[in-house]
Amino acid sequence: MDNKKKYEYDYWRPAMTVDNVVLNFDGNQLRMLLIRRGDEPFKDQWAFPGGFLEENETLEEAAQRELKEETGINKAPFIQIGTFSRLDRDPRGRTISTAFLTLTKPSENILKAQDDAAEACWFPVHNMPALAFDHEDILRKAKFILQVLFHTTPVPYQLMNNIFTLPEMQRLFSDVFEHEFDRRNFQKKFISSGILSPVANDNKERPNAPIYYRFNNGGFYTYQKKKFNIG
Amino acid sequence: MDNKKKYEYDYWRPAMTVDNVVLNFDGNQLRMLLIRRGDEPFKDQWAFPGGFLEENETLEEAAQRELKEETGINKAPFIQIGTFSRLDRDPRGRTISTAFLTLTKPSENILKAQDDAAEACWFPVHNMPALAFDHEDILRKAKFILQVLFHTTPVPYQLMNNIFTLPEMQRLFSDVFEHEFDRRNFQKKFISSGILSPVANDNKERPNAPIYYRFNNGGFYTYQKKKFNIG
DNA sequence: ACAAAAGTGTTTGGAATACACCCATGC
DNA sequence: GCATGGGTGTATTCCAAACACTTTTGT
Repeated sequence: MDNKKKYEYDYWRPAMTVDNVVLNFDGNQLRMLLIRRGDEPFKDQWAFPGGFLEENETLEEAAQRELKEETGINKAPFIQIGTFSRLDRDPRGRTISTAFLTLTKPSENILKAQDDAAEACWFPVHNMPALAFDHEDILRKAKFILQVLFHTTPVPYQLMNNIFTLPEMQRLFSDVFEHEFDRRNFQKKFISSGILSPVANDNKERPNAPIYYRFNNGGFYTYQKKKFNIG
Repeated sequence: MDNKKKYEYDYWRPAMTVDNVVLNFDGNQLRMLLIRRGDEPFKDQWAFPGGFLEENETLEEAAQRELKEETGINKAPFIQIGTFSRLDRDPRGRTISTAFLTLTKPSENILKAQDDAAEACWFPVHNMPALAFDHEDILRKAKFILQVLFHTTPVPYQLMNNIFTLPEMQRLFSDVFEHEFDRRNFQKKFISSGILSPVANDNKERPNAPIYYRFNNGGFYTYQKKKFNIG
């Protein structure tokens, strides 16, 4: 971190950065975390939080560190989205960035008070502002991967609290697949699948109160095994 | 490429490399291309072909260039597998590698005569030798992504000739999913899906001769649209 | 009163699964 | 003649899709 120190190599090397696509579902809308850039390039534009890789860390560790530094959220990234290397993606020079997807639960949406100039904000996935760098590319790929993950992994349950209602879950799926599902079929499908277990209704029974469910890990894997056979 | 020239940066940078997982299906087995390393580290061990990123190219372009240089195969990579950054993955120092998946057709399996010391060879995916570096990690992730691609994209048809038989296609699926499918159900599924069109039997009709099909792009997309609804 | 949100059940069609036999070829 | 590989059909089961009404709460 010494500004005077120079690093010298026999061959050209690119600068390596990481970016975080952080998801949060507030029970109503799926949202992504953006920060408003305080410096050039792209000053005042919105971007995914990220920064430069350091010498003693993997890309995954760098992503987690940068996220914590910039937003106070301390959560390991879930999966790689991809690595972006367009020659002109950063006007400062040749940088290559690996983007990660991080999933947070509603209870984890607390943003630390902005200590650096950067302003952080959640944006609904279907109402995103213009993004800096090639972050539109990252966004596109993130959305696609999210759909694949929703098909094949228990990712949805890492975006909701441990206890959730089916209408809530359906709103999450609608946001991810950009499609409105039939409420009755949606509920039937997931209840019959064995993926969800109803939670004993705490106390007062209001007739039409939403029923809470929790994710059933064992049920999920037997369900996936059945489903993941032929292509 | 001047050995004397030094590159100097204000901050530390990693060396960036690319690796290619090249697939070929010979009608019977799915195979991957490996080269035997001629130099340390991991001298004489098998590895995926790859090399260092250069200044004026994207990762995708570097992957294609390296593949051509090392094997004579000139084919653009199809998709990224991931970026691998373990601190100890290369004993020479800190390198980060992005791996790509490349699909070739049976007719494209000609390896150029080895002009560098490297020896290149196709290995059946289920009979791979020990690999150099962290290439076992790359292999694992490549196999997983291939399964996802087989579920959602026309990748299988980029691994077969334009005209193919259903038993051939079934062997390909068996290799990818490591599962034996029922021949009758497999055929029924794909014939009824509209993805495949039978090819007019050229001339002589032998009673039990295999029937040739070709991939039907339009049929594929209407099929996917139906299938890709709920999770 | 009315709109909004959540609960519930039935029917129908299509796809996945399971399963057996015939024909031709090569050894 | 036997093993191998390829073609074909039927019955069942399960899941997906379509579809309407009631209750409660809040305005």
